[in-house]
Amino acid sequence: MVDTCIVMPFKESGHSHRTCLESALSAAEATCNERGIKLTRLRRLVLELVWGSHEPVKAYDILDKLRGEDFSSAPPTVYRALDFLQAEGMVHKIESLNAYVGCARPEQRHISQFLICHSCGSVAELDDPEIRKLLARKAAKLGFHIDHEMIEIKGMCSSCTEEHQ
Amino acid sequence: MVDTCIVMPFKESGHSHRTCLESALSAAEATCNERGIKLTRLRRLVLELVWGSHEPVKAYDILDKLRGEDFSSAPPTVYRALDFLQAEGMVHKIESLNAYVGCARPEQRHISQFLICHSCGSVAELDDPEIRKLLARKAAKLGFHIDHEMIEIKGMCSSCTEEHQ
DNA sequence: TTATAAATGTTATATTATAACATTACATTA
DNA sequence: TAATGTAATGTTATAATATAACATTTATAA
Repeated sequence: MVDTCIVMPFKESGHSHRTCLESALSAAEATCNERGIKLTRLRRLVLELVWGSHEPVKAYDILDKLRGEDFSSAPPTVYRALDFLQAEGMVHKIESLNAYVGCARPEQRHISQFLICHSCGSVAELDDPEIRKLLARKAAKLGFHIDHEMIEIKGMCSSCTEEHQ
Repeated sequence: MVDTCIVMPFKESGHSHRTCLESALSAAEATCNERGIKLTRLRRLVLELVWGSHEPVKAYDILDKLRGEDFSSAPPTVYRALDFLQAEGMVHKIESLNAYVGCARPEQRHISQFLICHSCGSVAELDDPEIRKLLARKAAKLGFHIDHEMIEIKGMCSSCTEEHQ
């Protein structure tokens, strides 16, 4: 059995989101230090807001939450921070939702497969080598050279399935 | 070797787009007849405009092209037609581009995997059972029940790869 | 300390999409 | 065929998402 790598599982019942958030922030700090780039106060704040939940967060919702803080709440403020965070692997964009989720493992570049529960809205992230290899093989057969993969799978997570019988 | 189903290949060199378009339109007609729904003049026109090329087409570009015709060129006109065509499997939306491509096989519901060449902009569509099964297996292992899959793979197609050495 | 680059602010606008209600076309059947 | 209901389209307004372009501030390096 090949290792299915679960980068971020669906939120479990005993989940301490405070711990989860703190560990994401320290992973981001560490990664920035290692790369010689800066997690400025704005970027850190945006990252915290993205990590507010395990559900994808919209750019303009982040913007609204910036209003309380002493930052400009004009769109470029948040889009620039999101661009930085995306480029450094600290958040991922869910294209089918125009929304953003935090990534627990920015230090290690990876390919993501997202599972999105349209009942509770939460998202799990996989980095499954079997999926990656199969897609690479299929693409290669057509002479196609892959740069970037977007895999977003919508459905119902196990706990929502149980609730709805 | 399992059958990789290529719903739409990358445009080949001898490609007759006229034939390609005509066959797409008759497939759409046939499918509508079978389903007892109507391919109105507007819907047919939008479908033709989407099939103008093998590159994804933007809603507002379609709208511009409607200006010459005797239809309203307000956004709802094109979005409604696109919604209908999507619901009936005659076009697919490429989420990562906010753009639409025609589907050659509307009569048969399927799951798509898109390969998108960011050099020439053209798109190929697969419906690969191995990919489908692998994702289903991976999801099932997490107790996740799949409703819809979005798979969009960006890279360089074989002919562009050759051109760029 | 000054020059430079990086980050953020600001203003304006582009792009993508939908809501809500009005009108027209089409199909059914009394 | 007139009346009725439904589907399709028109119309107006606006929401939601994102970027361009230039100004200012902050951090860094020389």
